[in-house]
Amino acid sequence: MNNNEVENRNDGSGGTLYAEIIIPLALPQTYTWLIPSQFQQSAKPGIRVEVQLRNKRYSGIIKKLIHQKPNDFQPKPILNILDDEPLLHQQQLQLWQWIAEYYMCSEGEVMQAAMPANLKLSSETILVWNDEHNEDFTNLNDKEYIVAEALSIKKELKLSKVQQLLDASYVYPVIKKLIEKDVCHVWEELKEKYKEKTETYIVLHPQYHDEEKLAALLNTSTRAPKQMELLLSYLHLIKEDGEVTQSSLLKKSNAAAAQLKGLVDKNILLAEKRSINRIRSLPKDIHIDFTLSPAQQTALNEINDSFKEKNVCLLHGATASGKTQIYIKLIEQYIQQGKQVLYMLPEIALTAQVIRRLQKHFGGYIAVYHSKFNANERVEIWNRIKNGELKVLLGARSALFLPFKDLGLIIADEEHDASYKQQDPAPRYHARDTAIYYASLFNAGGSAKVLLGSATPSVESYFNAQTKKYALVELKERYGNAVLPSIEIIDLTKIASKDRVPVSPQLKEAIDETLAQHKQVLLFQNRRGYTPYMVCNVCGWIPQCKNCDVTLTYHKAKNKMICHYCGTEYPVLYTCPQCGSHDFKQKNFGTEKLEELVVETFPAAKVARMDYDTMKGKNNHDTLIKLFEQQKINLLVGTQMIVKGLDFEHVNLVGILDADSLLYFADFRVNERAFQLMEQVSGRAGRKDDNGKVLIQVRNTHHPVLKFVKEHDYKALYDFDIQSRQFYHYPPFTRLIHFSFRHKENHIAEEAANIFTAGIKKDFEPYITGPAQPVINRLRNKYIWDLLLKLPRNSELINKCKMQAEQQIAILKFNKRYSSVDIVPDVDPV
DNA sequence: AGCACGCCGACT
DNA sequence: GTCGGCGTGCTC
Repeated sequence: MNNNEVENRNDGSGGTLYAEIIIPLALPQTYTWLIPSQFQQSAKPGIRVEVQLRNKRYSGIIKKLIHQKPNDFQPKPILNILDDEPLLHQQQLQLWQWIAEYYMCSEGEVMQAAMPANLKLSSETILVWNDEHNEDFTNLNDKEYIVAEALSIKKELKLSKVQQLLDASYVYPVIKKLIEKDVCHVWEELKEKYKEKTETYIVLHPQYHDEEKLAALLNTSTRAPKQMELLLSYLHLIKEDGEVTQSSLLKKSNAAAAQLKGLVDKNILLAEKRSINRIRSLPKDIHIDFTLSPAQQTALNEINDSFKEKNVCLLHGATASGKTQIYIKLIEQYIQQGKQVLYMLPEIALTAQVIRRLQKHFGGYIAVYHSKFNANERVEIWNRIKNGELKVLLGARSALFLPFKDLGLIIADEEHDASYKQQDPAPRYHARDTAIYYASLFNAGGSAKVLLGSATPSVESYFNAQTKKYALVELKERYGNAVLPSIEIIDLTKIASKDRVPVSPQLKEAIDETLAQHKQVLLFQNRRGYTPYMVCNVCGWIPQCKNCDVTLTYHKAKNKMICHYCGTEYPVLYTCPQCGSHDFKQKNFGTEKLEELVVETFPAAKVARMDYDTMKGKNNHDTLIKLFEQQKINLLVGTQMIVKGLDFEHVNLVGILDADSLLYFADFRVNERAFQLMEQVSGRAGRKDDNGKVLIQVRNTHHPVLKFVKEHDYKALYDFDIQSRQFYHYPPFTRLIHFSFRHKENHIAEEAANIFTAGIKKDFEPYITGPAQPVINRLRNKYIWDLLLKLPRNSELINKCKMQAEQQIAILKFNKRYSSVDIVPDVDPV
């Protein structure tokens, strides 16, 4: 059937229907397909359809139906409808559109991030042997022959198999020739990837539900005693459990599969395949086995009161003030109203410990969604959130995309955490800010509510609370008898040069003392690897990455120098390529060297390290935390990974090895970041009855942030920082949009950035900073030029700016000279 | 993201 | 001369 026939037939039946369809690819726009009449009944927004795009087939999502024929092209018909009902509710489609517009990306990119992999399908090319072809391969060349021979045996070959046979990724010319020579044809197969999990259940044939017949059966058959034994254990099991799976029956009766097969063959027992849930369901009970302290109860009441007037509330609670217990009480309320709750945490804080704790309280009401789940499990969670069966979802930022049906509350715990912002790839969304928009789409009861929680709120959120845009609830006292740790500053400049080692004498003494009391120690160093860089002691030459403008870090365990930006590994140099000297000096130290040093200095301690390099394995993180909890480790060295939301009961000492490295970043958020990091690390100390201690090693002892950390005074940090934010026109007083121009030729990237800037200068000149080369001006062989816009908080102006930016990008893409420049917009960058 | 087309260097 | 590398353009 060609397009004209489809159209003619549709014309007779009440107008032609088209649909705007989102494809899970980073395409710049959505495309329109025609809905043939046989599909018109079932085509609805949110339904997946099979469409052809060039040579491939994809599962796209209908964004909206259109009754008007596009005037500049002839849409192609969709090939199939893949779902009986929409895969998402209208709120999710609205959310996708908002993210695409706000964060300047395409809806395809949002879809890519939003949907579980097994709901996004793309076709696989399959070569099908042509039966009419006689096996005369004389007119084929070598490559064609290899494929044809394999095909004549297998009859079908996947594209990947062909690539494997020919040991090449580009195989289309060969396939084209084979088609021309009638050896085969190709077929694009779009396969559903999600598979239901089934389990075989054993049931008694209905005729034996009659007791007499069953008794007769048990009495007669003596010829197969083993089978009778098995039947008896089945009857016993079914009485106890209500239902019996094949595997449990065989296991409990100690019978062989053959005996069961005998009974099934005789039609006494029946084997039934049933689909089951992969996510094991605990009973749907709520167990709240604690009561809130008076301070917590007051906070909870204040939160509830604030939600009567405002949709967003910031809960500022000291570390270990028991925020989680407040969340749990709040979640309980929403479950009882029949509403759904999304509880977001930074990915790294989603440990087995936290999950177990929530499951203890909410059993089968709660599900978890994060990167460790496999593709099929994610689809099941998706569906059970969509139909409202699951009430509480604990997840990282991507959980925001789940198709909640009736969302009542979103909790964004550790709201200050930078990992709520997705960096790469697009959509570069901030999950905290997006959550606030998402909540507003559930307007059945006004709006869903958002609770932001942190011991060290982001300056932006605290500002919104100060200006009454959000409600603010403060929880000052630590839970139980816990006291905030005392903080001591160690002045590194006052240490004799012979003692200038990573662990100062004062810190060493404190560690010895703590270990002697059988308490635990955390040492924090924000650099991984062994030595951050090496220098030739003669000429000063420093090893650098070939692809990036970055010095290489030496990793001792691997005995390699590694670029921390692109990951390239280099052999260790013993000879300076510039002057031929063999004398290299290692500068600075990372966690790897610190660990080595600590093992030497404290031979009795059980030491472990937690950083990107040691946490690569799937369960390494959880395992290490467990070991630490059980005190099988008493000295833990790590990067900021050790900071995230863990209850370390027996930690009495925290050492921050090099605070200067935190205080001197060229970023307007340095103060905030340094405070958050130090305060959060400190929060690990002395969570229970003991009084914890934090030692901060630093050269610049007069940095104001240190004073705030010392006094645990968030408010002072905020007051200090908010002034400079205002003075230098940074958020929360402005909105930032960052554009990055990347190209392998430096001057091409520069020119593109300049043309773009000139294009928006007329209306936005006062807000433009740059374009300029960043400190690291080349990554992965591409030169970078950056442009920063600091726009007034005026949504009309911001939208106008985004529009003009899109226009300038289009102009650059249209110009051949600049069409290959990567232009990366980042709205609200962190 | 694919995938086709077209332009250029290095091989029989 | 041709094979095959990759840069460029397009997808309803």
